[in-house]
Amino acid sequence: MSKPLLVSEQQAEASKDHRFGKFSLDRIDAAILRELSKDARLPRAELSRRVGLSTPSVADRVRRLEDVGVIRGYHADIDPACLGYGLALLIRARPLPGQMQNMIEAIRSTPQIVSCDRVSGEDCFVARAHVHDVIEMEAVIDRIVPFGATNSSVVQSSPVENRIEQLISLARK
Amino acid sequence: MSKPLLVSEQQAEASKDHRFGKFSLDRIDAAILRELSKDARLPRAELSRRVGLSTPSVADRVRRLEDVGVIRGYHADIDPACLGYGLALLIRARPLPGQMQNMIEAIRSTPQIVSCDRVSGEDCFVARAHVHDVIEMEAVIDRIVPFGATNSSVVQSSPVENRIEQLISLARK
DNA sequence: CATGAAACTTTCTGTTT
DNA sequence: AAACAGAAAGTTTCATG
Repeated sequence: MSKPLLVSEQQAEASKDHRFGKFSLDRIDAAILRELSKDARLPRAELSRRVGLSTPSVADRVRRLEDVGVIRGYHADIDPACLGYGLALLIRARPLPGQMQNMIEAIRSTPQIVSCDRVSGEDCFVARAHVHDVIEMEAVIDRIVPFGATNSSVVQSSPVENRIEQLISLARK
Repeated sequence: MSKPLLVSEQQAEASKDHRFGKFSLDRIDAAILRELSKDARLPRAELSRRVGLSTPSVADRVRRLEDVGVIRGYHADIDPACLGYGLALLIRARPLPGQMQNMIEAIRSTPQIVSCDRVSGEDCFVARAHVHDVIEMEAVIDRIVPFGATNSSVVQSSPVENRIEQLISLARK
């Protein structure tokens, strides 16, 4: 049978669920992250009620989460369709030999491309673009085409959308 | 030479840059969207200074943008790497005949998958997942595999990240 | 759309455990 | 070191013009 824990050890055990390199997250931090990922403008007062802590304590924790980089920022979620962008595209691209930098430059300088990942495997890049119509779709693709092979798809629906809060409960280490 | 505009016509001309189905956006709305997509927690007072309007007017406009759906919400941007998720994946998947619904269900019920688009063309789905290690990577892929062909890539870097504010200036109609 | 007053929230200070 | 309570500063909201 194991030796009983001191009160301070019990508290440490209960509060520090996860340890990372420079910081640790407990279940209250997790609750804060869940709430703020759902609503970034939630007032500190209401947030403190939900996580069961005083307002200054919650404010301190949020500041710390920002400082260590867990919270990278707060962004309004804009609907491109409401701005007239009727088509969302996924563009996979593979640069020709020696055209890697030119392709990256073409992708970066195309404002309709809102995100792009470089990935392992056959396709080098997977980019997401929003365009008003097929005319603009062609114009976007034609900016990439000179530098390699591309494969464009139109987004028909999104079965899962922006669900990062699911990760918070699963976090470990 | 064209007939001079009435004051009311001039104002309409100057303020209604874009017309959509049910609403119109002028350059001040665009400026508000740009600011809030960069920082959702920007105080209305500071926002009103930046767009050159009084605080109540800006508050009204923001409320309207929320009501018509241009602003879908406000979210904290959480860094999965800081939660211990060392690997980001893009998983392309194509269901076997008759397995479409099962594959959608498998994707929806996998919490490591944070977003998924159904697209035209050869691959039906493109999903994004965050996992702690290759063990968890295999577990995620194995949830999809029974229902079709998959092609997984590891995200190595992201040349373009979350750049939706670029769309605001280009919006038209 | 702007001004000014009231209500609320955030932040700061000091204090406690 | 972390959390709390109260006071001060700022912001949002609501009335009115």
